[in-house]
Amino acid sequence: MQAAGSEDERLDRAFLALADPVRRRLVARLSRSSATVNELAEPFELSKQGISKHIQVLERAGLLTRTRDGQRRPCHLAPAALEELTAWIDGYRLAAEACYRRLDAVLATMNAAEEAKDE
Amino acid sequence: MQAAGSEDERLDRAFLALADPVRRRLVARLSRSSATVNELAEPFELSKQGISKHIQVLERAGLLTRTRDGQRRPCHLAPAALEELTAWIDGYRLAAEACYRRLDAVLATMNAAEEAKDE
DNA sequence: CGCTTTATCAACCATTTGGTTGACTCTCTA
DNA sequence: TAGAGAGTCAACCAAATGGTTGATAAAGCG
Repeated sequence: MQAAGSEDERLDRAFLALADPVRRRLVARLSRSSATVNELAEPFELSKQGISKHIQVLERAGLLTRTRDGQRRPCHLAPAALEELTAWIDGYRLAAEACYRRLDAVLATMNAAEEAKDE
Repeated sequence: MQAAGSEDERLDRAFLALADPVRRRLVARLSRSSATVNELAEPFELSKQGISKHIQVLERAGLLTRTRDGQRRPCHLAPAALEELTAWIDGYRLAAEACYRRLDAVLATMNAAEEAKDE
């Protein structure tokens, strides 16, 4: 299952969700195991409502899913959504690195030509 | 060279910088080659000042660097900063996937025990 | 049925973001 | 030196974030 909206909107929400140290700590915690809101809120000095809001941000971004277990609503990290982000970043990172390698090759060629001329 | 501040602050700025479709388009454009502010602004309907602000956000996040070339101030993508982001995400994504695999193994064991009991 | 636990909703407030316009700096060039 | 081009700074505004508190729902327990 995937968060709603266009790719742009999904990436907006996902990157925005990660642009906060509290939410990143929540992701880190959930990468070890699923957890409830109260369990997630415990290490923080924020109110439970505040944590609940952060969790909703992560959920709207598709970075976590929630199930029902009696009174509890455990949160589970969604690795596929994280993978979509790394795929986006890596596409452009690799393109840029390739671009710089081409530039280096051109500069090397020019230097070689320059030295040849000096001889 | 790396953006200033703690790791948290750097990740805040970097993820926030990517949480905007305009800035992601700038990153995509710069992954093909370096470019000036005017070149970057051309495909957008925003004012040049608006684009300049977006570029400053990316620069403060360490995602691009700028050089001086006469009147121009070309922008260059910084692949190392992008790599830091994918490394952060992948660390937790892989942990979560490993966690789910362990859970699957436990559930499989329980199912096997259950079926053995039913016989 | 009442009480506790878990969690969300609603209203509110301070701060930040994203956009504009206008004035300004800096650099090259005629 | 005067002017044009590239880009930034400053002030302003509308909208969204991040946090709070108080009231509310929904599920389990005595």
